[in-house]
Amino acid sequence: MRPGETSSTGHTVIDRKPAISAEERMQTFHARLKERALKSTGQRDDIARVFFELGHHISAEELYAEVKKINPHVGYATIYRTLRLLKECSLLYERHFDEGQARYEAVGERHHDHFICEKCGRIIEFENAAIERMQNIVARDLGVTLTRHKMELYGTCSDCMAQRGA
Amino acid sequence: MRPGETSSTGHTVIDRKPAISAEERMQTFHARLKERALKSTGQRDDIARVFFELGHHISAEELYAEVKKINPHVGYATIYRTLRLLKECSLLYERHFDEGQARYEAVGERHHDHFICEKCGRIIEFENAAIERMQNIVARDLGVTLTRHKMELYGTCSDCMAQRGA
DNA sequence: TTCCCTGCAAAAGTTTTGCACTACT
DNA sequence: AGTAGTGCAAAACTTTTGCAGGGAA
Repeated sequence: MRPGETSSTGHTVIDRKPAISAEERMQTFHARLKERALKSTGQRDDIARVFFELGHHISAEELYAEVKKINPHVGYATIYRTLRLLKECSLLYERHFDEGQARYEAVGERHHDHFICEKCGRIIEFENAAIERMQNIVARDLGVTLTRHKMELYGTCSDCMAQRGA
Repeated sequence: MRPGETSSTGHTVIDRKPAISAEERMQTFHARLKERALKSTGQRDDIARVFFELGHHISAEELYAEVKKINPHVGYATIYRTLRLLKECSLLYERHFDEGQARYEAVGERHHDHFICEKCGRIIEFENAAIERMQNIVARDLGVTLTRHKMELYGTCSDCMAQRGA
């Protein structure tokens, strides 16, 4: 099954492509800064653009390395401060998979969950409406109000399974 | 709904009580140590007993404070080393909720998931067979093999909602 | 008697913060 | 000009490790 396809069950959607371009996200970022009377700076633009262009599930360390390539003067503190700012602007999510460090992901239109390959580290995003519905039923059974939820599957991806067989 | 009860959907089981006593767990611990030719020590016993008696979702910091009460001489390093040992003996799980620190939980008979109250920090365990089944279907759709999975719901528990209303 | 275990302190890894300086608006 | 932003280094926080001494088998 390829990205975007639907499975035989009609429920699981895999690695849906983002509908928003990096350029659009940058414009939103600038608008949010203006709303808050915060400043647009070269560093913030460099960091945000690299983040939006590189895509999902990047760590602060990886982002730092990438930003250094186009602006070697940027410090780690600014990376973290800009990540926090983007989070406060509702432009990124901070994820904590089972590693020491956080990973960051641009906010998209839809909720999705993650599969993480324990062999190669590959992360697959998927949506499954049935699971979303079940989570709401559980919340009702628990008598609680949900603000967010997370589901993570860990295991071996098809590539790594093929490799192991080879 | 009270702990152990089943919901109207017949699926969600909440805060099932552990069927294994702390004393039984200690015996298992000693057996596992013997198998591995590792030593039984006063510190290990103190830490393991406090852990098994205090129950689930304790942090290393909390465990350290509790163990200090009955054995003030114990160091942080021994806490962490014993937690690692208990994990290697398959006697505890290490969980990483959305906090800086890990939380530890005695291994039980059944898989369950967690709801975490963002107001008071309360953690509710629940089982839902339908969600378990859906996870396996998603894994099949993704073409991956699962080793483990995690589902966490975050929100406000009923107590905190009542309090807010009051 | 052997060598595993322990405590202490230091190190490691990630993220945050204090401070003087820089640069947006 | 005024204030928010930046880089650097140091601190904070959780967890791990080196080492010398102590204790279980």
